Amino acid sequence: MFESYTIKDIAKALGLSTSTVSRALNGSYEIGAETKKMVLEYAERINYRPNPIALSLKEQKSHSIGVVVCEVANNYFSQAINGIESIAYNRGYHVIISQTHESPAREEANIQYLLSRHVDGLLVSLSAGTTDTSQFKYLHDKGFPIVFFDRVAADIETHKVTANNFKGSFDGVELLINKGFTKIAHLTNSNNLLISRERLDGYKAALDKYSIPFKPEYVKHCDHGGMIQEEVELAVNELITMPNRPEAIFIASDRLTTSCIFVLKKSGLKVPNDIALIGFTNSDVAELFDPPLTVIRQPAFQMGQMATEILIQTIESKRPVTEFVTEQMQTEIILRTSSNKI
Amino acid sequence: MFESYTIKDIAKALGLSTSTVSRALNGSYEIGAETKKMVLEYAERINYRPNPIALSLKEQKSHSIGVVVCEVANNYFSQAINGIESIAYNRGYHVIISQTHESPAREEANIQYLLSRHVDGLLVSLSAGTTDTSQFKYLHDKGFPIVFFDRVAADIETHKVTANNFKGSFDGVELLINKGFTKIAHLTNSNNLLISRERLDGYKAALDKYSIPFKPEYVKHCDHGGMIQEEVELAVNELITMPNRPEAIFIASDRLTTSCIFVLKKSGLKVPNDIALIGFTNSDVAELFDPPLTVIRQPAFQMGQMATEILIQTIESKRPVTEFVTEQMQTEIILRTSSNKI
DNA sequence: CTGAAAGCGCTAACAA
DNA sequence: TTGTTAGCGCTTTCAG
Repeated sequence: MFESYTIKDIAKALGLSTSTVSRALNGSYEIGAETKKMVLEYAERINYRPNPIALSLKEQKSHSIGVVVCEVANNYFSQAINGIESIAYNRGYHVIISQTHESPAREEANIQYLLSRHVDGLLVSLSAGTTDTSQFKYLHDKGFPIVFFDRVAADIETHKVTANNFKGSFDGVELLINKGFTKIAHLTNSNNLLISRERLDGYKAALDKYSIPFKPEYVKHCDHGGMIQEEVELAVNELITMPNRPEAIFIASDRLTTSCIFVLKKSGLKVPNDIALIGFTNSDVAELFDPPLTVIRQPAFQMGQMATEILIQTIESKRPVTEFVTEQMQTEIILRTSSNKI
Repeated sequence: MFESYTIKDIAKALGLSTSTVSRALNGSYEIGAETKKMVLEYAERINYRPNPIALSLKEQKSHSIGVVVCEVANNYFSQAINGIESIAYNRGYHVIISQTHESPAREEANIQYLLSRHVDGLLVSLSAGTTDTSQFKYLHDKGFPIVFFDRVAADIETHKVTANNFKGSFDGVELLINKGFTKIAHLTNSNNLLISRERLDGYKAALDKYSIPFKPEYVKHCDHGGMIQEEVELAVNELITMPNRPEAIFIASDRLTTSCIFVLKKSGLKVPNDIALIGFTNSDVAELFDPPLTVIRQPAFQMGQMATEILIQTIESKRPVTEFVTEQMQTEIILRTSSNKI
């Protein structure tokens, strides 16, 4: 156990009461200038640090925020968490991270855990399996601060930070079309997720703009978002063994993108010669891939920061918050060779 | 603010005293069976959760552990953190992560922050810039629980969890030698780090075994561990523009490995035709690189778990711990094409 | 077997 | 301007 000084130690050493010390430390004005100086100097000298736990107990605030994501070892989320930490740290909050591994049951358990930890607010990106958001609705109705980011709940009116999924998707598919592809498949995450539906809409809209008929059999959902390799393998293999095989695949999720490349590699198909590729991913090494991967990138770090800003503002708001913002940030498309038409 | 039930609510509702309720909840035996049952049932019904903050204040324990790493967005560390979280979570601890970005000043500030947060112990992987470990020595001497992992302090006798860096390195270099290379350069992290020195020793030992003379000019240190791209660029360019250019590079750090490939790609040299490569990295996508990368992989997740186990054991030990363990785990070498002799 | 009361570190209302 | 005191939620002596 590591001892540290308390306000009481200071009071005793200086022959003051604890409240006087407290006031001096907190810069209250109803205090003698020299008393204050004396206290501050002494506190400085012994390197006094207030006990955040005592403060929390007093204020009924834990100064911690809970983060719920599917997986930390995911380019997008690790970057988002970086953004979250950067803001939280500066504002005196610490973050407790929990992972759902795309399971609604774990999601619920994690929320319970975080609440039992008395977090002051929640930063949530839904699991791919979540269909029932009543848990969040309940909390939100009770006035508990929640900000959704990336994978938001469609049916709850609260703060949301998302990327412009429709446009990101539209741009990606349009790029493939402009390269000369018309047989474009779409590999995506669970339809439970709003982002999947938005990206599917973007895909359809781009096809539509160029009068390319939409083929439902070209769309494959992986309900576990690339976590289960077999699922991806099945989906991709269905795609590449079709009689009318697609010439390009547009992939709508970070994890799926790398998983898909693994499957293609295993199948022996060459990218982009046999099949072209473009995918959502925040990988920093997509350029080093064989071939370098054309990607749609989300501003993960900034999204994390933004969501955290909004959450802390909500937590610290004096009056109950009734106006909810939705921030939409732009994606970026990085052209490399995987999307080339040979 | 999100209200939740307290022991007082239960006491009032049941017409008991708070101490009785407390005893019932904690399974104390000096309590009436039916009183106990009544309390437990009621607590269950209202979904009572003890307030961890109050507990912390009482026990003088925060139930949190501080983690100090250079960077979260690093394959090795993100996996290690995963391991850390997995254990901590189950044992009722939460983790506060802080990043040094390889700067000793930030490292010191982070430690101060974590201490002010009253963490119960520290999991530390030193920054590349750290030369002065007196801060840790001081804490350790005071009996504060610290476990170093991966980048350990050579001069402090405390718990340590490392990979077998010497052997990992030796095996990697030996592999290159067996492929037929003799002109093998070594790109590595700051010499401040014990892991760098151990890996350098492994490199030398392998050369020595095959009677290949050691050339100091073949060893390049990047003191910021690949964080500063220019530094890596400089080092790699020096290597590839030497009169007697090396035919292979052995890279001793995760971040440096990818950075180095970026530089080589930019330079136009082909791997492995012009220069072969083998590197320490925990990337999950090294197989997708062009060419697929031969890697030395550390058991990051397990190292994180192990370090956390040891730390929590130390924290919860009744008597002061005076025996310190050093756990050494084995690396794994994964052979792919980047190390081929053409 | 149960209750009253003190105390963990801190702040703030109230007194002086 | 400073001190006294109560209280945040909980555990734990000490009495009863």
